[in-house]
Amino acid sequence: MLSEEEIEFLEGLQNNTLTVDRAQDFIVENADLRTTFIVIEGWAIRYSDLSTGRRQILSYALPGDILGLHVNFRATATYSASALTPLKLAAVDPRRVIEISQKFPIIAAGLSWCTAREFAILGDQAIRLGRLSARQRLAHLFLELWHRFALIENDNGNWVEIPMTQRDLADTLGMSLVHTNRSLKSLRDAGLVSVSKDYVRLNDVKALIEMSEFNPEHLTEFQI
Amino acid sequence: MLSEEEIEFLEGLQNNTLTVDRAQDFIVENADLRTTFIVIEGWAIRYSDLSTGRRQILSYALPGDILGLHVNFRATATYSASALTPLKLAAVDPRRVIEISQKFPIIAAGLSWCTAREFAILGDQAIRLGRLSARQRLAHLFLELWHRFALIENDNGNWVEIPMTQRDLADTLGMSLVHTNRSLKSLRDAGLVSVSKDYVRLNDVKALIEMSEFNPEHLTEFQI
DNA sequence: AAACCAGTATAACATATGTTAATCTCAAAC
DNA sequence: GTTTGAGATTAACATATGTTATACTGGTTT
Repeated sequence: MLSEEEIEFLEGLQNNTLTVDRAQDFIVENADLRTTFIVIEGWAIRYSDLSTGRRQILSYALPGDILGLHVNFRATATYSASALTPLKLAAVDPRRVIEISQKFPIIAAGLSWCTAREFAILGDQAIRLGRLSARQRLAHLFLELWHRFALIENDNGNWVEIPMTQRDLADTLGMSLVHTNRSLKSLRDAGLVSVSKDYVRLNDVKALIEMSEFNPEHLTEFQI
Repeated sequence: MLSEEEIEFLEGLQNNTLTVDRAQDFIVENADLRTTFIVIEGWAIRYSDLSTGRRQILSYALPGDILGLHVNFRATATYSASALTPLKLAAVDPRRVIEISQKFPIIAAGLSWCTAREFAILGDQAIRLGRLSARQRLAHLFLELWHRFALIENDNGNWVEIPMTQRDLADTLGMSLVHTNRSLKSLRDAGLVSVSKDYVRLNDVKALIEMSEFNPEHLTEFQI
């Protein structure tokens, strides 16, 4: 779909890669940010710390996702980001992003699509936090991740990788650790999901979509 | 700051304006969206409807704010938008947005800043919904609106315009109508805010910032 | 001026979720 | 092969928030 020249430029972006250890921050809220990051391998979280160890995870970044796309050449980060798993990133100068998207309209459209998508994902997060019950939040998040993986993997069956701890899940879904555990058990007991180390199996996707009011339309593939 | 030519183009965008009555939708979730809207006058809300009349308001759009900035020429809206007050909008073809931002790098940087800001505002909304108590949510939202108005008005004193009903506030903050009323009373009783029709007075901004863990850094002015 | 209606206010009660604390599991470290 | 510690599980209890219902307020319609 892309021309050779376009692909060459995109690959050129990956010249400057770095690895980040698990639990290590690579974007720090309120600090200077002059870099755009593309996730190549692993999971990252965007989050914000509140007082006394309280934390809100805002979103997950998976391979192919971009962090800091709208950094001008000087900006202050409005969130922190850290590696949930060992992470491989490409670090790109935001001026190069602009330059490339001006040269290649299709890439520009792709970036625009990325932005709209990230926006939709964060909107879904607000819906979860604002209007869903604990069980619904869990189901809704699993469905989001399952749909997102469906777009970057060949066949993921009914399994979703869940590398985060229940503490992380709780901080994502705005609930306590104990209640997260309770609600997860309740989903298990209802037969809706099966849980094993680092994976969750969605036993009845249709029922999960129904009970959590998930809208798959928010996560569709890029098309121009 | 901008050249004459730049200003001329920006004003050209306002050729195609429209007015929207209170409570009327102009973007409908899951429907086709081919237009970018700039708010010229009034308030809009972005929201999503759930089953049985439940609703989550995602954000407020004030004069100068842009909706649907990252619509490619064909897209499906992932949220609805409607007029909270009588509204005046500029409707812009997203292709023109791209064209103009390619011609004028400063405008492109401004749009990029708009996007980052909208993102930060939605992140703050997630923090409110996920990790703040009812009283904190109210205070935090008032502070957000107060700071945003401070950037577009000369002097707004300690007053914030609040054209929304308590039903709207409840749907913004993910709480019930009754509890919204209760918590608002509690803020009043504590002397932190004074409420009169369509306005709230922030009696002690510093205390409100402290008690709601508001971060003013997320809402700074555009600078290049 | 009576009737109406959207919005606000308050009370009484129900429940989902938070808190504290104790135990259990299992893989990594020594 | 013990020890250790992070993570998961469960119980008992506390509380913030939701629900239902009723009344109040003030502007608009007739």
